[in-house]
Amino acid sequence: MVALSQLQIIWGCVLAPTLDELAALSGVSRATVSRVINGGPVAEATRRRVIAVLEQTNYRPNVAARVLASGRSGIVGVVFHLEPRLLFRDPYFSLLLHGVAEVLAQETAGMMLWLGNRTKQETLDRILGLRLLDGVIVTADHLEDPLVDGLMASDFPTVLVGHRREDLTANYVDVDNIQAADVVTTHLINLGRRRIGHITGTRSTVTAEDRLTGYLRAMKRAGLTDEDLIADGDFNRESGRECAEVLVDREVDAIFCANDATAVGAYDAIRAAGRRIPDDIAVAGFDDLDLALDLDPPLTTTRQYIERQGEEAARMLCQILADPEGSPRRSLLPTELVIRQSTTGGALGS
Amino acid sequence: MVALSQLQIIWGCVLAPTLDELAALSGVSRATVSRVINGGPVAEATRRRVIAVLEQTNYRPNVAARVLASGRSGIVGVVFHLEPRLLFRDPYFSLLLHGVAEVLAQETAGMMLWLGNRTKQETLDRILGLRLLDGVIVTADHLEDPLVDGLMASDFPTVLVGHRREDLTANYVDVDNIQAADVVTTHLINLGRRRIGHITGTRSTVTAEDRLTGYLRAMKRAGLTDEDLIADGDFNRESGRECAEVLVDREVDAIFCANDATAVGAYDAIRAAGRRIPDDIAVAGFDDLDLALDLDPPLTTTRQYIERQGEEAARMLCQILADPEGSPRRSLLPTELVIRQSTTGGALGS
DNA sequence: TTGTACGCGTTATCAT
DNA sequence: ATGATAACGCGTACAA
Repeated sequence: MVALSQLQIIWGCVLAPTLDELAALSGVSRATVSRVINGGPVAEATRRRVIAVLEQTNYRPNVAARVLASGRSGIVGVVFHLEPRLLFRDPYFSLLLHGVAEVLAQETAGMMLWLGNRTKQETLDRILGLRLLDGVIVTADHLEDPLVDGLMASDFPTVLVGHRREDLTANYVDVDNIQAADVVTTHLINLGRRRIGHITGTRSTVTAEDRLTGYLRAMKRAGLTDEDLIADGDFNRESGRECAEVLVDREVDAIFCANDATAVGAYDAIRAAGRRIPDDIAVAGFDDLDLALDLDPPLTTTRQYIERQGEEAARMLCQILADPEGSPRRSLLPTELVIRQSTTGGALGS
Repeated sequence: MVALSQLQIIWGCVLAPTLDELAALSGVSRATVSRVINGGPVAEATRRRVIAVLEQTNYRPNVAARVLASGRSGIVGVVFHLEPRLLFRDPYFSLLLHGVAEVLAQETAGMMLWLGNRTKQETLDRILGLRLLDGVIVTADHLEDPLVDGLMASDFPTVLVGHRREDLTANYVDVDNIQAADVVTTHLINLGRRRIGHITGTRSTVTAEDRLTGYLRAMKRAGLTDEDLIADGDFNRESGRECAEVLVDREVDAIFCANDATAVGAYDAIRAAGRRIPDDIAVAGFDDLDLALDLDPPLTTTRQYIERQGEEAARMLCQILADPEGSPRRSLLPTELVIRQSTTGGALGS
């Protein structure tokens, strides 16, 4: 047992102390110090002695050594493997990341971020090859996704944000896009609209397909199905504008857009064509981003608590790491139709 | 030397091969395999034999073991330690991250992301305590910043994005905010504006102070200084609106906003007060985000190539890691005044 | 309850 | 040019 002053001199702030050094300071063996840190059986008296030293040195375990010995780092991966333009022009991923980071900051030692700068196959190789991460959170947007396939095939602890129907054993956080799209489409039908167009999201993504499915389900139920009312968009403003131009020409009286960014483009096109919202054409989006409220008129849309999905995914991964056994964990978070003037304003408003 | 088929059977895709196993397969020692991988002196014939095995097994070194032995992981930290609302409501950081990720993806094994979920002191402790990162890229916005102070005090390889004048030994990427603010203010003066207001950014940040300094310099030179024309904002739309309301009351004929988000708020307030842009009040922003072009009228602003700053910072860090010696590296990137109708449109336009 | 000793997979320093 | 062998710092059986 050495006095604090001496201890400061020995290590200062420069050299990080090791278990061996802490052991020497507390007069016990390295194994005992390790047990104190990791919660092994230690006599109360010695534990207190060790803890005192621990605090004085503000000891941090060497992650590399810990991984080598035990296989666990406390570090998790977060994979947003998407086109950069999609990743950064829509607040969706920022919100998701925010939620994830919030929870992980409390529960883990750190977060490695993987973006779409490499092929999915290469990203997969690296993540598994590193043998450093305890688990990953991955956005699973695409129908075809070798990265998700690879993770599912391995037994690497994984939580998906979004999922495909064939991911049977996956742990995931998702929302019911089909149901939500059905609800908003039905809302438009109930308002008396009949020629309801849909601008889809990127067609290779799960969310785009699901929202389309929900739209079709509601339209079919009302006997309104018409293939001409569907335009393939890309989840962004530009495609929203282009698709809306087409739909305006086809004389729709409402448009359900696959997300809010698309709806902004639809506003542009509808305005440019000299039509009024919602009097001539009602518009609905999806996400309920901040901008939905700023639009004129404010946008009817489906709120999906993106940040909370991130939090939930992070929490789920932590649970899996704490208790790897058990059946797949699944969390279907609620959505909420937020009705604003873009569908109910104007003369035709209900 | 073992045939490929046998090799597959031995490890399948499940177990990651180790140096020892590769050595056994190629009929050389572990040390030689290591030399092949890390570029040591190896006879050409044996090198080829080893490389063949390397490719067949798609071997990935164990990062933890490598760190323990050599101290280098190939992983760098990226620290955006800011209020979450600032971090995610302005595309600035997304663009920066994009640039950083692009370069790091090619040069390094990975990227750990640190956001403002903990105190700066704690973030600093963790980063240094991990002993896993080769270096960090840090946004250095604040005048008072224990995180940056701590990194400067240590000899940990660090690149700052933005810097303070007292960071004498720092490696940094920055733009000349003072000069850029001077230029835009002078632009307004040259247009004949006399009561030119300034909405500052968050006053504890370097960029806010520097842009204010540049504004004051230009105003002083023109003999126009007036303390009443300065309103303290917060780099966001809301504060832009509030500050612009005040400035409109004080009968400014122009407003230089500390960033584009602030300018959007200023537009709101000016419109609400029934004034025209730029006829009654000219407006200029800073950043040249996409939205600057979408505003009506399009916003005069200073373009600062944010993404390129991220790329440059990443490149600089890689250089430092490759060659730790040498004087501090500094990179002052150019800015460009982009003149649009928010200053030169309307009847008064030059 | 506590200590000893080995192993994790690599790099690096020696001999050879 | 190559091969032993010793670190690197930690966790953990096993022995005491």
